[in-house]
Amino acid sequence: MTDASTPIIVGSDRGPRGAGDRPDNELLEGLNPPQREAVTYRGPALLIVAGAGSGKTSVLTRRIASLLWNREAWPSQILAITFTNKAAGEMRERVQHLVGDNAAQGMWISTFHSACVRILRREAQQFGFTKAFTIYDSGDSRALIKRLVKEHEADAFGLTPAAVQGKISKLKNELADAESYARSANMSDPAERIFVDIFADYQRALQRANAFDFDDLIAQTVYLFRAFPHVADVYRRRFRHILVDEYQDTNHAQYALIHELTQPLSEPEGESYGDSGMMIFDAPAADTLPAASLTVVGDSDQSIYAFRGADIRNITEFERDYPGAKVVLLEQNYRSTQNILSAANAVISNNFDRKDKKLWTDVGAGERIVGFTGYSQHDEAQFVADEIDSLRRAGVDYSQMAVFYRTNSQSRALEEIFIRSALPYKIMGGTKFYERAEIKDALAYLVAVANPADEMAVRRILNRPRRGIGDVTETAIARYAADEGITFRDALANSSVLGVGPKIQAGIAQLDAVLAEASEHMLPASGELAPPTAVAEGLQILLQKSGYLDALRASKDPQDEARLENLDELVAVAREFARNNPEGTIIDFLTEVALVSDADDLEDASGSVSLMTLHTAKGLEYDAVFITGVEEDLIPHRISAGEPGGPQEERRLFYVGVTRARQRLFFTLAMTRAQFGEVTVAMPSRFLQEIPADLIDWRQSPGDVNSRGGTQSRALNARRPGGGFGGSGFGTSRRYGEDLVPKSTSIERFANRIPAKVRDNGDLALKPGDRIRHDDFGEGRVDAITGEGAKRVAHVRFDKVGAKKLLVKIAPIEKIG
DNA sequence: AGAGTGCAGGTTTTT
DNA sequence: CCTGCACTCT
Repeated sequence: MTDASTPIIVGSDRGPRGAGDRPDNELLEGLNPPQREAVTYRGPALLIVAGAGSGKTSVLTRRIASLLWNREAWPSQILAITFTNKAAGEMRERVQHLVGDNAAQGMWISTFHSACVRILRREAQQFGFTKAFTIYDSGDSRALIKRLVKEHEADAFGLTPAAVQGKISKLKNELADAESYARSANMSDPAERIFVDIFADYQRALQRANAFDFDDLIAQTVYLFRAFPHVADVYRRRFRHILVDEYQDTNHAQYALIHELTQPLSEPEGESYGDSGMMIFDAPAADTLPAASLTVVGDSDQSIYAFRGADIRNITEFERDYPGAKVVLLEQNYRSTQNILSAANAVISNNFDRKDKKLWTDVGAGERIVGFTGYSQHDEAQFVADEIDSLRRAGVDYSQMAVFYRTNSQSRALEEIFIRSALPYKIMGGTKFYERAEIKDALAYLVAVANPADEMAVRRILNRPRRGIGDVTETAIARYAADEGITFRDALANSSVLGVGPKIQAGIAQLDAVLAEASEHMLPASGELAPPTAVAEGLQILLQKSGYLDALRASKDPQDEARLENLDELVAVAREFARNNPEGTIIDFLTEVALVSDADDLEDASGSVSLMTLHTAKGLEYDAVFITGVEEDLIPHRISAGEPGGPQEERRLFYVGVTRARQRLFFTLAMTRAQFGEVTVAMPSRFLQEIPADLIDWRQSPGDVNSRGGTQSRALNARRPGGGFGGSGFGTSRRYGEDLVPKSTSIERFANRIPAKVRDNGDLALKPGDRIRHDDFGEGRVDAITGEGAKRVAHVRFDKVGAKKLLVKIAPIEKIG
């Protein structure tokens, strides 16, 4: 837009532009006909079926911009839901870019969770919470559930904390509570009865702590709307245009929330809000207020969150739920080359029960997909590192490359090789900064200040740093609090009557004083605004005066230095927060911290290769993409095999990965993979067979690695710089001669045919003392045989390279003599 | 109360 | 393999 600063003047009849302007023309520039339709259609309900890379974000932002430009909506009447905070930030930026900063003021663009927190903070007092409520992350609720499972001795009935937590989460996503579940469950089963008890206790504990867990944020908002129609009406009046991205991954609770918001008013406007009667006289056109308009965007082929309750039917049955809904299909892809799209189409077409949809592009075939099979996961990682290196030399920026994997544990091998190769990389979501113990401790201090009702937080910091407070003292405090009818937090103020030793008394009194001082700093008395820096300063007061930092500094544990650094970083985060939110309170800070997700901290990834799970990759795109571990039992994951719809969801996940790539796509796998310290044999993923052979250029196909006398492992090559064997492990110089590395080979030989069988020595009989010959290591003598069946391992002392462990079943070995 | 040792168990994906 | 946990000892 040419004039980004033009504000919409509230209260003026005229728009920001003269009548002769045709802003829509600008907004529609460069869009294809269906995209235009998606921007300009007006009606109660619109479903945009947007294939991968079809420009849906662009369409969504322009649709919002067009509503604002045409004066069809005030910014405050718009509610846009995205999947991550990062996506929300980007969408806000793009809308601002289109209509100007001021014209975008007041829009709600956020995740479901953030939007619900905002609503709940405003309305909490309506149903027994305060606006200072805490948000429990999965770790917090697991800790609570663990305690309850113990109390109820539920483990005797096979109820593990993890199982209970999963079940509660699932039920909440279905909007069930303990009571409604009890009605449908088989209550003659004692395990069920105990589960119901735990569920009910858990919910009571949350209420008492003035806390919501993740699932509650949505479910309780729905409950609020249903129980208090006049509250729901406030938001129905306010949000006239609701837009939901990634609709295929919404669960039932989220669906219900949107449904509530798009209902007509429960009471004619102008009457009885808050029973004040204030609005009776100024409500023209009152009862004609129609339901809000709803726009949803999604692609059922990219639904990958069924495991956490996402219901694909929300999108497939949209037309039934919203009769008269308009449907627009976006099939033209603006991201990837045709080869990549052909592979994606080929794979996804194996899912039955889906509407046929084919992505297409007019940018041309592009490069072929590159395939590589490593001997081990390190071998695989080495290939990835080498290819990244040559892409970089060819001018591709590191930030435009990404490596995906199915499970987080796969990142380790990649990381090792990347460090050795001096490649800058960033692992998204792997680190879990906010799950570190010291960070959780620091946050618990803040929670203890912001929400003194949160007993879990106070208990957590009771003896951190060590104050000599153990179980006995903790129980004494709890009893005293119960006897006096005060909170656990307030009980700390009376340490002298607990009947504990003087040293412990002093410790409690000191904790109480620190919390009080920080409270004064961060929660100024009525009406006054805390300075923007209050949170960062309060945090420093807490960490300093509680002795937490001193304890770490005095520690001998080398890890504690890293902990100190992490706490420094947290303080820096608080400062940064103050900079971005001059009026942000401690509660705002805790909210932001509680709702950050893995995909949100992509910001500083510039200049680095991004490593992430396939799930985290959703919604992102890169010039070059590596999908690693393309093996059976990994993708599709073995656990998915037993779950209904599991393999299909895995296929969609793979599809999501493939469609992230713009120019270059790599599939890599390893023939053996070590997990739990054990080596297992991996089979190529079935998804590879679903891709037409001529799309993939196998640098080293699974057949090469398996067949006897085939290509030597790069990892093995790497071990012998200059020809000789380097001995144990990888050396620091991992150069290998170019001549040893098989570069591109003809498709005729290495077509995308996965051999039906891998190399298999069967039950090759070996016993200590036998001599064998190995394709790479030469001759040696068997020292011992361990393991069973397919995992039998031969411990061999080779004449030239020393001791090695080999998987008998697949190692390229034969018995001699 | 706290430190240290042994053991079992767990690794799918996450707001 | 590695971690987290429970139990024991000081």
